[in-house]
Amino acid sequence: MDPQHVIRALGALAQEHRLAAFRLLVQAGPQGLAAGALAEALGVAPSSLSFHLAQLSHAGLVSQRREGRSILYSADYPAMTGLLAYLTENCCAGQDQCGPAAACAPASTSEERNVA
Amino acid sequence: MDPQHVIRALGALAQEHRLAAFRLLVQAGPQGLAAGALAEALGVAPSSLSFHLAQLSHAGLVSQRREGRSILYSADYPAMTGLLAYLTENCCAGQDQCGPAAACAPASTSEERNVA
DNA sequence: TCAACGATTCGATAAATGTTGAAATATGGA
DNA sequence: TCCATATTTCAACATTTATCGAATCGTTGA
Repeated sequence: MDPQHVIRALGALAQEHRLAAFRLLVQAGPQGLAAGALAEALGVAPSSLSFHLAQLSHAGLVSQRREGRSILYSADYPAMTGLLAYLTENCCAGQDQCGPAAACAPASTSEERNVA
Repeated sequence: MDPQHVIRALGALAQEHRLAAFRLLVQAGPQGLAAGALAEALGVAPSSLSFHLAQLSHAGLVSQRREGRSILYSADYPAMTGLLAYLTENCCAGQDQCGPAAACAPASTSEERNVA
């Protein structure tokens, strides 16, 4: 994982609404949530949230798919795991006593996902 | 760990020079590195680095102590561990299959440190 | 085809962030 | 005391980021 990518991911999470949105998506699982549902849950204008979701998407932390009129966003668990791994990579000066960051997999329907 | 604190920490790490500085400090261990040594290693103007170190310090990610003319900065491992814990807290919708983030302790002179 | 709905894109604007050089503060040694 | 070293603070500036409302783009169903 290259540093620029890590910085984008950290920057994407370092904002009140985006961190909250990401947490909701992580909890929502692979099915995800519609942009509108997120906007309402967070109390943010749709156009504002769209901007934030684009940031998260650009950082590779969320993915989107259309379903009817809605666009469903879902957390990208492998990306999250990769970010944690990078942060702990230097931990203990390379000696992996800390162990790698725990893999982050969705609780349900985990059978359809490969966390490489 | 409250969300505002988490955001400060993430924001502190979401910058090229600060992320690099923090990594160097994590690798340097509890003894830390002088501000000047960091500035030279990163190729950043001293006043610029001072600004960045203040951000990291305000986020609670590093601590400082004076030694002679130098000010030595060192990574705050418990803070790092707390940050990772927060990020994984929501993982798997609360079911801790992911396990908590691995504790991050310095490799050497670990006898003088309490990672609660 | 048309109207309603869900979401994004586009401008404009306000706020926060990063950089630099000069000046100020603190320490150590002659 | 005086000077050199190490670092921070300050002010100015350019850049990036966040917000909102209006306009636009897809999709659905009558």
